[in-house]
Amino acid sequence: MADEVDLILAAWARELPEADVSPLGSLSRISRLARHLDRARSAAFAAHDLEGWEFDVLAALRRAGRPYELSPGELIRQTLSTSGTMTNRVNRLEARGLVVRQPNADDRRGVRVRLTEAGQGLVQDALADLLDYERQVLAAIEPAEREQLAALLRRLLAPFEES
Amino acid sequence: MADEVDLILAAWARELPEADVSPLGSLSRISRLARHLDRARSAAFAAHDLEGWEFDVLAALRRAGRPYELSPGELIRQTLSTSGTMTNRVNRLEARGLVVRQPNADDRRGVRVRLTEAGQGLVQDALADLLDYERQVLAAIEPAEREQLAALLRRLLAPFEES
DNA sequence: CGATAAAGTCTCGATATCGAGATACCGGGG
DNA sequence: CCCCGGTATCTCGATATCGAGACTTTATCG
Repeated sequence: MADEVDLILAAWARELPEADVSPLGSLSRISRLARHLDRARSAAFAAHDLEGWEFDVLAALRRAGRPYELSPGELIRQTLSTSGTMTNRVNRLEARGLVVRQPNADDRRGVRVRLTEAGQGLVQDALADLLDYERQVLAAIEPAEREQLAALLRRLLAPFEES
Repeated sequence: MADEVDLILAAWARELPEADVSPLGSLSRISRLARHLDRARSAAFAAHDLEGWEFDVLAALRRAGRPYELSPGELIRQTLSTSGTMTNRVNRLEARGLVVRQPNADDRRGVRVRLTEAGQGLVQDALADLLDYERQVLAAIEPAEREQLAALLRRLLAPFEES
Protein backbone atom coordinates (compact mmCIF):
# COMPACT_ATOMS: atom_id res chain seq x y z
CA MET A 1 0.00 0.00 0.00
CA ALA A 2 2.84 2.41 0.77
CA ASP A 3 5.91 2.95 -1.30
CA GLU A 4 9.25 4.61 -0.74
CA VAL A 5 7.86 8.02 -1.66
CA ASP A 6 5.23 7.80 1.06
CA LEU A 7 8.07 7.34 3.53
CA ILE A 8 9.83 10.36 2.10
CA LEU A 9 6.70 12.47 2.37
CA ALA A 10 6.12 11.35 5.94
CA ALA A 11 9.71 12.19 6.81
CA TRP A 12 9.40 15.71 5.43
CA ALA A 13 6.08 16.20 7.20
CA ARG A 14 7.76 15.27 10.47
CA GLU A 15 10.85 17.41 9.87
CA LEU A 16 9.31 20.44 8.20
CA PRO A 17 5.63 20.43 9.15
CA GLU A 18 5.11 23.93 7.82
CA ALA A 19 6.23 23.02 4.28
CA ASP A 20 3.73 21.71 1.76
CA VAL A 21 5.62 18.87 0.14
CA SER A 22 2.64 17.39 -1.69
CA PRO A 23 4.10 18.12 -5.14
CA LEU A 24 6.68 15.46 -4.43
CA GLY A 25 3.88 12.91 -4.22
CA SER A 26 3.51 12.86 -7.97
CA LEU A 27 6.74 14.33 -9.30
CA SER A 28 9.14 12.26 -7.21
CA ARG A 29 7.26 9.17 -8.23
CA ILE A 30 7.68 10.11 -11.85
CA SER A 31 11.43 10.50 -11.42
CA ARG A 32 11.84 7.30 -9.51
CA LEU A 33 9.65 5.31 -11.85
CA ALA A 34 11.63 6.62 -14.80
CA ARG A 35 14.85 5.37 -13.27
CA HIS A 36 13.43 1.97 -12.52
CA LEU A 37 12.00 1.71 -16.02
CA ASP A 38 15.34 2.68 -17.48
CA ARG A 39 17.14 -0.06 -15.66
CA ALA A 40 14.57 -2.68 -16.54
CA ARG A 41 14.67 -1.57 -20.15
CA SER A 42 18.43 -2.01 -20.22
CA ALA A 43 17.97 -5.54 -18.96
CA ALA A 44 15.35 -6.28 -21.61
CA PHE A 45 17.56 -4.98 -24.39
CA ALA A 46 20.61 -6.84 -23.18
CA ALA A 47 19.13 -9.96 -24.81
CA HIS A 48 19.59 -8.15 -28.12
CA ASP A 49 23.02 -6.81 -27.18
CA LEU A 50 21.54 -3.34 -27.34
CA GLU A 51 21.81 -0.36 -25.01
CA GLY A 52 18.83 1.79 -24.14
CA TRP A 53 20.24 4.79 -25.95
CA GLU A 54 20.90 2.69 -29.02
CA PHE A 55 17.30 1.61 -29.09
CA ASP A 56 16.08 5.19 -28.78
CA VAL A 57 17.91 6.21 -31.91
CA LEU A 58 17.04 3.14 -33.94
CA ALA A 59 13.39 3.37 -32.93
CA ALA A 60 13.16 7.01 -34.01
CA LEU A 61 14.53 6.05 -37.40
CA ARG A 62 12.25 3.05 -37.75
CA ARG A 63 9.05 4.91 -37.01
CA ALA A 64 10.01 7.72 -39.36
CA GLY A 65 8.99 5.32 -42.13
CA ARG A 66 10.75 4.64 -45.42
CA PRO A 67 13.48 5.29 -46.24
CA TYR A 68 14.12 5.13 -42.48
CA GLU A 69 16.29 8.18 -42.26
CA LEU A 70 16.44 11.39 -40.22
CA SER A 71 18.94 14.17 -39.68
CA PRO A 72 21.04 14.23 -36.50
CA GLY A 73 19.14 17.35 -35.49
CA GLU A 74 15.82 15.56 -35.64
CA LEU A 75 17.26 12.68 -33.64
CA ILE A 76 18.51 15.12 -31.02
CA ARG A 77 15.06 16.61 -30.60
CA GLN A 78 13.24 13.31 -30.47
CA THR A 79 15.60 11.72 -27.98
CA LEU A 80 16.04 14.78 -25.75
CA SER A 81 19.80 14.65 -26.06
CA THR A 82 22.53 17.03 -27.22
CA SER A 83 24.68 17.39 -30.30
CA GLY A 84 27.86 15.90 -28.89
CA THR A 85 25.92 12.95 -27.59
CA MET A 86 24.23 12.29 -30.89
CA THR A 87 27.45 12.42 -32.87
CA ASN A 88 28.86 9.86 -30.51
CA ARG A 89 25.80 7.64 -30.70
CA VAL A 90 25.64 7.67 -34.45
CA ASN A 91 29.36 6.90 -34.63
CA ARG A 92 28.95 3.79 -32.58
CA LEU A 93 25.79 2.65 -34.32
CA GLU A 94 27.57 3.13 -37.60
CA ALA A 95 30.54 1.10 -36.37
CA ARG A 96 28.12 -1.70 -35.49
CA GLY A 97 26.58 -1.52 -38.94
CA LEU A 98 23.12 -0.58 -37.68
CA VAL A 99 22.97 2.81 -39.40
CA VAL A 100 24.85 4.64 -42.15
CA ARG A 101 25.57 8.33 -42.59
CA GLN A 102 24.79 9.78 -45.96
CA PRO A 103 25.42 13.27 -47.29
CA ASN A 104 22.31 15.37 -47.64
CA ALA A 105 22.11 16.51 -51.24
CA ASP A 106 19.64 19.31 -50.47
CA ASP A 107 21.66 20.90 -47.70
CA ARG A 108 25.33 20.20 -47.60
CA ARG A 109 25.67 21.36 -44.01
CA GLY A 110 23.60 18.37 -43.02
CA VAL A 111 23.71 14.62 -43.01
CA ARG A 112 21.10 11.90 -43.15
CA VAL A 113 21.28 8.96 -40.78
CA ARG A 114 19.70 5.88 -42.28
CA LEU A 115 18.79 2.57 -40.71
CA THR A 116 20.40 -0.49 -42.30
CA GLU A 117 18.64 -3.81 -42.82
CA ALA A 118 20.40 -5.14 -39.75
CA GLY A 119 19.21 -2.17 -37.75
CA GLN A 120 15.63 -2.67 -38.87
CA GLY A 121 15.46 -6.26 -37.75
CA LEU A 122 17.05 -5.49 -34.43
CA VAL A 123 14.83 -2.58 -33.50
CA GLN A 124 11.69 -4.48 -34.39
CA ASP A 125 12.58 -7.42 -32.16
CA ALA A 126 13.65 -5.16 -29.33
CA LEU A 127 10.45 -3.14 -29.54
CA ALA A 128 8.37 -6.29 -29.19
CA ASP A 129 10.27 -7.22 -26.03
CA LEU A 130 9.98 -3.72 -24.64
CA LEU A 131 6.22 -3.68 -25.15
CA ASP A 132 5.86 -7.08 -23.50
CA TYR A 133 7.75 -5.81 -20.52
CA GLU A 134 5.80 -2.57 -20.31
CA ARG A 135 2.53 -4.43 -20.41
CA GLN A 136 3.64 -6.31 -17.31
CA VAL A 137 4.40 -3.08 -15.52
CA LEU A 138 1.05 -1.61 -16.48
CA ALA A 139 -0.82 -4.71 -15.37
CA ALA A 140 -0.79 -3.12 -11.93
CA ILE A 141 -3.58 -0.76 -13.02
CA GLU A 142 -6.76 -1.16 -15.06
CA PRO A 143 -7.00 -0.26 -18.75
CA ALA A 144 -9.25 2.71 -18.03
CA GLU A 145 -6.77 3.93 -15.46
CA ARG A 146 -3.98 3.72 -18.01
CA GLU A 147 -5.94 6.10 -20.17
CA GLN A 148 -6.44 8.46 -17.24
CA LEU A 149 -2.76 8.31 -16.42
CA ALA A 150 -1.68 8.99 -19.99
CA ALA A 151 -4.07 11.94 -20.22
CA LEU A 152 -2.83 13.52 -17.00
CA LEU A 153 0.78 13.06 -18.02
CA ARG A 154 0.10 14.60 -21.39
CA ARG A 155 -1.15 17.74 -19.72
CA LEU A 156 1.95 17.97 -17.57
CA LEU A 157 4.26 17.29 -20.47
CA ALA A 158 2.73 19.70 -22.96
CA PRO A 159 4.20 22.91 -21.48
CA PHE A 160 7.70 21.49 -21.83
CA GLU A 161 7.30 20.68 -25.47
CA GLU A 162 5.92 23.98 -26.72
CA SER A 163 8.81 25.49 -28.61
CA MET B 1 -3.91 19.03 -27.02
CA ALA B 2 -1.28 16.73 -28.51
CA ASP B 3 2.26 16.29 -27.32
CA GLU B 4 5.37 14.71 -28.77
CA VAL B 5 4.35 11.28 -27.50
CA ASP B 6 1.11 11.40 -29.45
CA LEU B 7 3.17 11.92 -32.56
CA ILE B 8 5.33 8.96 -31.65
CA LEU B 9 2.29 6.77 -31.09
CA ALA B 10 0.77 7.85 -34.39
CA ALA B 11 4.03 7.08 -36.17
CA TRP B 12 4.18 3.57 -34.76
CA ALA B 13 0.55 2.98 -35.59
CA ARG B 14 1.28 3.91 -39.18
CA GLU B 15 4.46 1.85 -39.43
CA LEU B 16 3.50 -1.20 -37.41
CA PRO B 17 -0.30 -1.28 -37.36
CA GLU B 18 -0.38 -4.79 -35.94
CA ALA B 19 1.62 -3.83 -32.84
CA ASP B 20 -0.15 -2.56 -29.74
CA VAL B 21 2.02 0.34 -28.68
CA SER B 22 -0.41 1.76 -26.13
CA PRO B 23 1.94 1.09 -23.17
CA LEU B 24 4.16 3.83 -24.55
CA GLY B 25 1.34 6.29 -24.01
CA SER B 26 1.95 6.35 -20.29
CA LEU B 27 5.47 4.99 -19.87
CA SER B 28 7.17 7.10 -22.50
CA ARG B 29 5.54 10.15 -21.02
CA ILE B 30 6.91 9.23 -17.63
CA SER B 31 10.43 8.94 -19.03
CA ARG B 32 10.24 12.14 -20.98
CA LEU B 33 8.70 14.07 -18.15
CA ALA B 34 11.41 12.85 -15.82
CA ARG B 35 14.09 14.17 -18.14
CA HIS B 36 12.41 17.54 -18.48
CA LEU B 37 11.96 17.77 -14.73
CA ASP B 38 15.58 16.89 -14.18
CA ARG B 39 16.76 19.68 -16.42
CA ALA B 40 14.46 22.22 -14.86
CA ARG B 41 15.53 21.11 -11.41
CA SER B 42 19.17 21.66 -12.33
CA ALA B 43 18.30 25.18 -13.39
CA ALA B 44 16.45 25.85 -10.14
CA PHE B 45 19.34 24.59 -8.03
CA ALA B 46 21.92 26.55 -9.98
CA ALA B 47 20.85 29.61 -7.99
CA HIS B 48 22.20 27.82 -4.93
CA ASP B 49 25.29 26.57 -6.77
CA LEU B 50 24.01 23.07 -6.24
CA GLU B 51 23.73 20.10 -8.59
CA GLY B 52 20.71 17.87 -8.65
CA TRP B 53 22.63 14.90 -7.30
CA GLU B 54 24.01 17.03 -4.48
CA PHE B 55 20.51 18.00 -3.46
CA ASP B 56 19.34 14.39 -3.48
CA VAL B 57 21.97 13.41 -0.96
CA LEU B 58 21.58 16.44 1.25
CA ALA B 59 17.80 16.12 1.24
CA ALA B 60 17.95 12.48 2.30
CA LEU B 61 20.15 13.46 5.24
CA ARG B 62 17.95 16.40 6.19
CA ARG B 63 14.73 14.47 6.32
CA ALA B 64 16.33 11.66 8.30
CA GLY B 65 16.02 14.03 11.26
CA ARG B 66 18.54 14.74 13.95
CA PRO B 67 21.42 14.16 14.04
CA TYR B 68 21.05 14.34 10.25
CA GLU B 69 23.16 11.33 9.44
CA LEU B 70 22.87 8.14 7.41
CA SER B 71 25.21 5.44 6.18
CA PRO B 72 26.41 5.46 2.57
CA GLY B 73 24.38 2.29 2.05
CA GLU B 74 21.17 4.00 3.10
CA LEU B 75 21.96 6.92 0.83
CA ILE B 76 22.55 4.53 -2.06
CA ARG B 77 19.15 2.96 -1.58
CA GLN B 78 17.28 6.22 -1.19
CA THR B 79 18.86 7.88 -4.19
CA LEU B 80 18.78 4.82 -6.47
CA SER B 81 22.48 5.05 -7.17
CA THR B 82 25.49 2.74 -6.79
CA SER B 83 28.38 2.43 -4.40
CA GLY B 84 31.04 4.01 -6.57
CA THR B 85 28.75 6.90 -7.30
CA MET B 86 27.96 7.49 -3.67
CA THR B 87 31.60 7.45 -2.60
CA ASN B 88 32.27 10.07 -5.22
CA ARG B 89 29.30 12.20 -4.20
CA VAL B 90 30.14 12.14 -0.53
CA ASN B 91 33.75 13.02 -1.33
CA ARG B 92 32.73 16.13 -3.17
CA LEU B 93 30.12 17.16 -0.66
CA GLU B 94 32.71 16.72 2.05
CA ALA B 95 35.19 18.83 0.10
CA ARG B 96 32.55 21.57 -0.07
CA GLY B 97 31.97 21.35 3.65
CA LEU B 98 28.34 20.30 3.33
CA VAL B 99 28.74 16.91 5.00
CA VAL B 100 31.31 15.11 7.13
CA ARG B 101 32.20 11.44 7.33
CA GLN B 102 32.39 9.91 10.77
CA PRO B 103 33.39 6.43 11.86
CA ASN B 104 30.51 4.25 12.94
CA ALA B 105 31.22 3.04 16.46
CA ASP B 106 28.68 0.20 16.27
CA ASP B 107 29.95 -1.31 13.05
CA ARG B 108 33.51 -0.61 12.07
CA ARG B 109 32.94 -1.66 8.48
CA GLY B 110 30.66 1.29 8.13
CA VAL B 111 30.68 5.06 8.16
CA ARG B 112 28.14 7.73 9.00
CA VAL B 113 27.62 10.70 6.71
CA ARG B 114 26.42 13.74 8.60
CA LEU B 115 25.02 17.03 7.36
CA THR B 116 26.90 20.12 8.50
CA GLU B 117 25.26 23.41 9.49
CA ALA B 118 26.11 24.80 6.08
CA GLY B 119 24.53 21.81 4.42
CA GLN B 120 21.36 22.20 6.44
CA GLY B 121 20.80 25.78 5.42
CA LEU B 122 21.49 25.07 1.80
CA VAL B 123 19.17 22.12 1.48
CA GLN B 124 16.32 23.93 3.15
CA ASP B 125 16.51 26.89 0.79
CA ALA B 126 16.87 24.66 -2.24
CA LEU B 127 13.87 22.58 -1.21
CA ALA B 128 11.70 25.67 -0.98
CA ASP B 129 12.68 26.65 -4.53
CA LEU B 130 12.13 23.15 -5.81
CA LEU B 131 8.64 23.01 -4.34
CA ASP B 132 7.78 26.38 -5.82
CA TYR B 133 8.84 25.18 -9.21
CA GLU B 134 7.00 21.88 -8.92
CA ARG B 135 3.81 23.66 -7.95
CA GLN B 136 4.01 25.55 -11.22
CA VAL B 137 4.36 22.34 -13.18
CA LEU B 138 1.42 20.78 -11.37
CA ALA B 139 -0.76 23.84 -11.93
CA ALA B 140 -1.58 22.23 -15.28
CA ILE B 141 -3.91 19.81 -13.50
CA GLU B 142 -6.47 20.13 -10.71
CA PRO B 143 -5.74 19.24 -7.08
CA ALA B 144 -8.01 16.20 -7.20
CA GLU B 145 -6.25 15.04 -10.33
CA ARG B 146 -2.90 15.34 -8.59
CA GLU B 147 -4.16 12.91 -6.02
CA GLN B 148 -5.34 10.53 -8.70
CA LEU B 149 -2.01 10.78 -10.46
CA ALA B 150 -0.02 10.13 -7.32
CA ALA B 151 -2.19 7.13 -6.48
CA LEU B 152 -1.77 5.57 -9.90
CA LEU B 153 1.96 6.14 -9.88
CA ARG B 154 2.22 4.58 -6.45
CA ARG B 155 0.67 1.39 -7.74
CA LEU B 156 3.10 1.24 -10.64
CA LEU B 157 6.07 1.99 -8.44
CA ALA B 158 5.31 -0.45 -5.65
CA PRO B 159 6.44 -3.62 -7.49
CA PHE B 160 9.87 -2.11 -8.06
CA GLU B 161 10.41 -1.34 -4.43
CA GLU B 162 9.51 -4.67 -2.91
CA SER B 163 12.83 -6.10 -1.90
C1' DC C 1 36.39 -21.29 18.43
C1' DG C 2 37.79 -21.31 13.63
C1' DA C 3 36.33 -21.11 8.98
C1' DT C 4 33.50 -19.24 5.68
C1' DA C 5 29.86 -16.45 3.96
C1' DA C 6 27.96 -11.92 3.95
C1' DA C 7 27.89 -6.97 4.32
C1' DG C 8 29.80 -2.08 4.01
C1' DT C 9 32.69 0.89 1.69
C1' DC C 10 36.25 2.33 -1.40
C1' DT C 11 39.26 2.02 -5.73
C1' DC C 12 39.67 2.42 -10.38
C1' DG C 13 39.09 1.77 -15.32
C1' DA C 14 35.59 2.14 -18.90
C1' DT C 15 31.95 4.76 -20.77
C1' DA C 16 28.11 8.10 -21.80
C1' DT C 17 26.89 12.67 -21.36
C1' DC C 18 27.22 17.60 -21.61
C1' DG C 19 28.28 21.96 -23.71
C1' DA C 20 31.27 25.51 -25.51
C1' DG C 21 33.80 26.33 -29.45
C1' DA C 22 35.17 25.19 -34.29
C1' DT C 23 33.90 24.39 -38.98
C1' DA C 24 31.11 24.36 -43.02
C1' DC C 25 27.21 25.80 -45.40
C1' DC C 26 22.69 28.36 -46.33
C1' DG C 27 20.00 32.47 -47.48
C1' DG C 28 18.82 37.26 -47.57
C1' DG C 29 20.19 42.29 -47.90
C1' DG C 30 23.00 45.66 -49.67
C1' DC D 1 28.57 39.26 -55.75
C1' DC D 2 29.92 39.70 -50.92
C1' DC D 3 28.88 39.89 -46.20
C1' DC D 4 26.76 38.11 -42.20
C1' DG D 5 23.57 36.15 -39.09
C1' DG D 6 21.69 31.75 -38.58
C1' DT D 7 21.81 26.69 -38.84
C1' DA D 8 23.79 21.79 -38.90
C1' DT D 9 27.21 18.96 -37.34
C1' DC D 10 31.45 17.64 -35.23
C1' DT D 11 35.48 18.07 -31.85
C1' DC D 12 37.13 17.68 -27.48
C1' DG D 13 37.90 18.36 -22.57
C1' DA D 14 35.48 17.97 -18.17
C1' DT D 15 32.55 15.26 -15.39
C1' DA D 16 29.19 11.83 -13.43
C1' DT D 17 28.02 7.24 -13.56
C1' DC D 18 28.52 2.32 -13.44
C1' DG D 19 30.23 -2.03 -11.79
C1' DA D 20 33.66 -5.47 -10.80
C1' DG D 21 37.14 -6.29 -7.59
C1' DA D 22 39.76 -5.28 -3.14
C1' DC D 23 39.70 -4.80 1.63
C1' DT D 24 37.92 -4.80 6.25
C1' DT D 25 34.71 -6.19 9.63
C1' DT D 26 30.70 -8.81 11.14
C1' DA D 27 27.63 -12.79 11.35
C1' DT D 28 26.76 -17.63 10.96
C1' DC D 29 27.46 -22.38 11.53
C1' DG D 30 29.69 -26.56 12.32
